[in-house]
Amino acid sequence: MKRIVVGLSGGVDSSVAAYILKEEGYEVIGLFMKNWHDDSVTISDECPWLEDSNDALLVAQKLNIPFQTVDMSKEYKERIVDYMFEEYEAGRTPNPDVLCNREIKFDVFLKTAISIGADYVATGHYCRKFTQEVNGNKVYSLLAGIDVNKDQSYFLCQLKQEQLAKAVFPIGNLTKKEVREIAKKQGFITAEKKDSQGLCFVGKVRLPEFLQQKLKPKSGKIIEIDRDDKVLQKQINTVDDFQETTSKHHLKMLSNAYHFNKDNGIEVGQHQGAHFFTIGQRKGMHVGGTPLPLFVLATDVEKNIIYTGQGSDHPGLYRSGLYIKKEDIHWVREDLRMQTNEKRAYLIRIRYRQNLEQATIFMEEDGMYIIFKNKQKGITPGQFAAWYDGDELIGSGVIAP
RNA sequence: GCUCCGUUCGUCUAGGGGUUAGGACGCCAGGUUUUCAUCCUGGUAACAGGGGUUCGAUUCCCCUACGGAGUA
Repeated sequence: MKRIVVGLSGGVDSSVAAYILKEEGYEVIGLFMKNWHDDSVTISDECPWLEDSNDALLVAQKLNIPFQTVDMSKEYKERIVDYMFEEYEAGRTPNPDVLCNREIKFDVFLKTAISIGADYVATGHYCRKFTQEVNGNKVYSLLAGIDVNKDQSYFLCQLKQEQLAKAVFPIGNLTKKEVREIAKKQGFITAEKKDSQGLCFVGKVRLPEFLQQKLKPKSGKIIEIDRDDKVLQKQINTVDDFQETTSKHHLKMLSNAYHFNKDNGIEVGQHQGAHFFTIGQRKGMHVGGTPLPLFVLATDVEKNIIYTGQGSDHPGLYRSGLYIKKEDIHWVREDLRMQTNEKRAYLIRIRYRQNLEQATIFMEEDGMYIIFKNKQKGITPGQFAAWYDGDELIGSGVIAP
């Protein structure tokens, strides 16, 4: 009998995942990860992990499976929280939950599971795994969950083959509705529990306050950029003749971020630290009186300036492409890795729950250039771009500044 | 320092003797969302101050305080 460790989070999804594995005849062990202690930074008043671990315990009892709590807060702090601080400090916008899967759930946690004799680890992610043989080698595919609305494959976009090999996603073939129905039928305490939000393991936080543990506030200028600013004009002109040529120069022009300086616009207010803001953000600037809302177009943490534009359709919010440095490219499907000078069409998403967009990836010596069929809104350095072939996640990478 | 115009939610403004003083942006609160954001719904909040006229003034008139053009 195969032994499988399930990460019980105290939510419905992992509860049902454990139940399904039990039904399928695995020897199931439930492990609850406690990775965060400090509720002073979270918004909810309750003590979330205590209730969660209790719910997880109750579910384990109901299923009659062994249950244990493991504390990985040290690793979580070192690999996730510190990464967050570093990224924000550098002016990028990290995705800690993507890292959490790569570094915690499918690394520290996976190793712990293996050390207690597990053959696999299972989680309550809405995604599927598919195994096939290519040239005599096993190749694992990461597929989107059946429930397109809940698909969480994006969060696993940094997994390696070895990690995927040990992973099981029991609820990937179910919809959220079905999962809740199963939980209800089984009488799990988690059946009606609200979906968790915010940082995995930490919960909802007010980012600026959270970051101020480490990053000091300092006031700087908020600059408003006009819709027809010359910096934006440049790219528009480039796009027009893109059809004729795909030279390296054009790829760069299309995928570079806009670089404003303070003379491009006028000062409309003050902020308390450019690194607390992200591209596309609307709230938190305290600048009123404009006919249309102000959105962040770019931040400059060196000069501590944030550039904004009026209206959700401001051209500064849109770009045709993005660039990923060579060392930041990750292939889930290593066997599909692109060669230099190769170009390939994929579907790409640049944030969780965003539409998959048609794009062409141009592989160059220094990295990859992703050029979208339609301009994309809010392309943000530090976030992960993930490319899909149909519903299979093929690879991902960190968007470069 | 004589003459004319202006002062409305935090901001930009609509209105004009009886209005729940309207909107936008901001802010706040919910909702959606295992990142950050976005998005949706709702809420908060104002007639510069003092006198008149009037049944009634935020509106009309007269002063006081802060903002724009002319004569010695």
